[in-house]
Amino acid sequence: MRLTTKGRYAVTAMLDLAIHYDQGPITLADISARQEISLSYLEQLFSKLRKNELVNSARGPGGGYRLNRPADDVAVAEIIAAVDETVDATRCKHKGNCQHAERCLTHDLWCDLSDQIFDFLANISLGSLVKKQAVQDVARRQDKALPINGAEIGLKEHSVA
Amino acid sequence: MRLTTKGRYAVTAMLDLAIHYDQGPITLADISARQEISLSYLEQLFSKLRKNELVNSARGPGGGYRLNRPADDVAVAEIIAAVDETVDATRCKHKGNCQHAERCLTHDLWCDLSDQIFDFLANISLGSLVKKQAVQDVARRQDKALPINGAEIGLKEHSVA
DNA sequence: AAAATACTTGACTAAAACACTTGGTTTTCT
DNA sequence: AGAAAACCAAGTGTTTTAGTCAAGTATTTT
Repeated sequence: MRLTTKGRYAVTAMLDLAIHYDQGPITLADISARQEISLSYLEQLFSKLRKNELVNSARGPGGGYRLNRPADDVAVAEIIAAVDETVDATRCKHKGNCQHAERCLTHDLWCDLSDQIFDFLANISLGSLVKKQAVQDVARRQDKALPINGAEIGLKEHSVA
Repeated sequence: MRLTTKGRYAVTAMLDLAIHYDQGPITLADISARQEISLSYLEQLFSKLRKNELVNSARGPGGGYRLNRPADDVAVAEIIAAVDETVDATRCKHKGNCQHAERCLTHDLWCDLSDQIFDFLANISLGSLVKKQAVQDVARRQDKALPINGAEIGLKEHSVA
């Protein structure tokens, strides 16, 4: 089983997108600054997220990324799967050929555990996370620390009128 | 989060011990043959298992390892912890200092997941695994493939009378 | 006492995975 | 035109994994 910063970063970035959904396309530079994830690493992750149709993108100035679906319809398990992390605790990928052609002594145990973990993450949506008070608190703290883009976006919106 | 062959091997070896409990001390050579785990790697693992008082050992010919407690009282979670694997999915080890001194956006999510995994593994004992039909089937297959030591132990027990 | 067997310890290592970095290209807005 | 952003492909240093190897210590049998 493997659940490392790659999967965590992907979920964090997607949550950042969900939280700032009303601000239009969000640039990776913004996410990088708020969540402290290397920009080029984010690019790699978002390439996969886009291929899995979890986000859509707009190029050029004013561009960025947006959720492709309502936050309530995006499960954490999907995000982790999209960046190629598996939540599988078996060595045989559920195939049951862990010892020669047969299953090893603990095959079923790891299968059960994997299923348990997957179910947990499949039943948590980005939307449900956004609604949590603790998440809102952290988001507010992060926005306070980096109010650069709120101002810029405000300017841009006024310039239309 | 990290759950690799180290933890899996440790649990598998302990389960082997539980299954062959009635045969007296089990040598690592036997476990190595049955479970196909390198002998010196097993030595490393059992060193830790012994320090955590999950097994006890007997030296000299006829020696080996035994469970230190009834199989029903040994949780899988303990075994994994004993070989230094953590089931913790957070980057901050539950401390909440994932972003500077504060918690990151997804801190609570990983905490909840970690707790879920831990609970699952803490509530599964070696004893409950031994009782499973699938485990018994695999064990019988393994014993059939390597009947060497059953014979030796039989001889030794007769020589006492 | 000697030999056989079993456990202990610590150093070492090849390969893989991780977490990026570098250096671009392309598209779009102003 | 120029800047801002997404997009893409390789490369890279570090850490972890999953062991191996070598030498030694302890115990029991004969």
